[in-house]
Amino acid sequence: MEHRIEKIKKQLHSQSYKLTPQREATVRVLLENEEDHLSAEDVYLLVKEKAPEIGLATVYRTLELLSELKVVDKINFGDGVSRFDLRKEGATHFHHHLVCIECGSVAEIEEDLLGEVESQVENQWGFEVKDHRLTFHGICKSCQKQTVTATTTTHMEQ
Amino acid sequence: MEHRIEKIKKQLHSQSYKLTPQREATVRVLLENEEDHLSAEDVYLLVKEKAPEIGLATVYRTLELLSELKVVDKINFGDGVSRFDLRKEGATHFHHHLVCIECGSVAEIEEDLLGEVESQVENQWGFEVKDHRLTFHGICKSCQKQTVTATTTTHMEQ
DNA sequence: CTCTGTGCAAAGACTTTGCAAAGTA
DNA sequence: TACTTTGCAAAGTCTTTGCACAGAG
Repeated sequence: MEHRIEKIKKQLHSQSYKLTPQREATVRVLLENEEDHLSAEDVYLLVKEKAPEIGLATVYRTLELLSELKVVDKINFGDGVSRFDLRKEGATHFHHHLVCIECGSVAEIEEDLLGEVESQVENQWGFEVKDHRLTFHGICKSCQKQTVTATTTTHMEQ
Repeated sequence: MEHRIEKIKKQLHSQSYKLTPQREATVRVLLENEEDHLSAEDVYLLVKEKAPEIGLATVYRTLELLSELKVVDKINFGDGVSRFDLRKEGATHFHHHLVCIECGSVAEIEEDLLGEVESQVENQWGFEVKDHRLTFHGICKSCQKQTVTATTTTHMEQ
């Protein structure tokens, strides 16, 4: 944890940015909620617990800065809110997501999965792949169990 | 073209919706710009040429309706605007996109590519895949040619 | 006549920007 | 001092909603 903060601090410094208390608090929230795909608002509320005087604009600015530095990835599951996801240590590619259309849960897949597909795209379409976004929509394990007996009709948008 | 309008008309009727002139104009714009990934605003401006009296709200409502009927897919390339993409005839899966980070162009891939990956997700994670979104970010063919000699530094956000 | 659909304007949600004040090297 | 960062409030952008009116069956 401290080690990852240090690393981010160095990344900031290397571009002449500072790791201010507000930025550090923001990064800590992201580290403590790595699995959660927080929206800017979510981050703001959590950061406020550590640093009550922080402004929402600062959180937005910090998240944007971290995006530029590729410390976090900005993602969008189609609900009109940007979400922010910390890059894993040493991750070479952007991880994938499984969004459950029943309960809205979001799981992550770290495995690459796309290696072959990417070379196919490069060879067949002449497109030089730099990054990707892959999201599966479907029914998660626990909702499958429930749906066997129940006749749920709850759905999520998009 | 007329045949596809007819089909959509039937789909609407089957759910007790009508294909009003405004809705038809909207569908026609989508059909005529199938490759273009139009935003709601784009669609609005184009529909206005055919039906100047239409309101922006109607376009939004129509696009949402068409999304629900799965006539169009709502996508988001991370620029804060929803874009709308007509489903291809008989398409069983959502097609993929190649977004060029130099020039912003968006190309489509109709090939499935993910069949194997999906079964892997189903088997290994117990997640029942219903749909997917796959977007590659990178450099398109024509930008690659240019960048060989030029030292372009133009970038697109996210 | 009844119910659906429309246009307009207003409201809403999310995000960005301007600016003076505060902090840092 | 010179430069970066912050908080607040205001403005911006995209989208949805409320409502009276028009239209189809």
